[in-house]
Amino acid sequence: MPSDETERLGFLLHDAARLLRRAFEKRADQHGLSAAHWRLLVRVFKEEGVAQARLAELLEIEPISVSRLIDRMEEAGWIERRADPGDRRVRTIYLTDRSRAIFGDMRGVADDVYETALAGLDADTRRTTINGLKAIIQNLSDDDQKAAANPVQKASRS
Amino acid sequence: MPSDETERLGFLLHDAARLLRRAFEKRADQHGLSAAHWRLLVRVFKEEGVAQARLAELLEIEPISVSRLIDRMEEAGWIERRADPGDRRVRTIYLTDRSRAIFGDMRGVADDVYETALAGLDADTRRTTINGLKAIIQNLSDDDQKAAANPVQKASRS
DNA sequence: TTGATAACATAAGCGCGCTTATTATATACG
DNA sequence: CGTATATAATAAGCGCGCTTATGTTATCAA
Repeated sequence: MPSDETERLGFLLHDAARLLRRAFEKRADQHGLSAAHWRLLVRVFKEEGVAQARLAELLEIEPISVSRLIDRMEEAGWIERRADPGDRRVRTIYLTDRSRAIFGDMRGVADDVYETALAGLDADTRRTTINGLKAIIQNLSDDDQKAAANPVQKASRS
Repeated sequence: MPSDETERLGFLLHDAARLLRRAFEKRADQHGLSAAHWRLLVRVFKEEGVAQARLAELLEIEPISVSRLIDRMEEAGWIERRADPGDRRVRTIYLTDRSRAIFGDMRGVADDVYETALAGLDADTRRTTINGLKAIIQNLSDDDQKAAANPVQKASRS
């Protein structure tokens, strides 16, 4: 039980995430790439031609937020939208030469920032911290699903 | 070295922070209180009559962001601005009866969310994860200062 | 085949952070 | 004293998330 309110989990997670984003963007600024851009780019890199709706699932953000983000990224020349030949509702997303060219650099920037963040921690502490974060994500995702699955009462068999 | 880009520190921290905020706000919605409101309220609770500029320092956000946040919180009746008798530039911040009344409840909500997030982790893992977060914050704050202290070259003596 | 429902993308407008710029007041120096 | 500089708060406008609402296209059932 922490004596200081501001040293509790919520404050720590919020601050750590904010500082890491800030450190990343300071170094990525030379390329004009934001953290949100990078998160999306990583997904498209792994699965080029992915549909926007699928990106929304992967990034766990709302489809409208993906739409807006892609507007800006397309304008900046990071990605391009293409029609899906099999479904006229769908827009598929592809990298541009520009984003392909900087991908390696950006991964290096990310590595550098992570190393700065974890400086002075031994391998064991790093692993435990990473696993702790994964557990938190798992727990809260479960919590989310549970809440969504219980509008009032669960109806499993009809 | 993680094989999956999306299991690296930046993604994990971002996701964990976002999910925790979401879980908090889902439970705090009954009171109409956001996570940002709560963070500010905690500071004012510990130091009532604090000036906006000081709050910006404590929260590590920009004074203009504090100003806007306080606009909304004052409108919602969570806090009130008062003039500083000794300095007419300064606005000091006070809790309202309303926020005093729900403070205990909200602390309970926060406890509940933290417990959900850390479910299944033993005390040792929790401690290590918390300390890992503190170290990350420390490292990145140092990084920040170092960068700020080196505009081009340090001039220490005139 | 038609008519209802579902799924994809986007529009409008808001919260909460930001950068940059402005106004009012204090303070320090000549 | 008066002028320059620093500090407190705020304004304007943007990024990136959200909720709620709309139009278009697919799909499923009658």
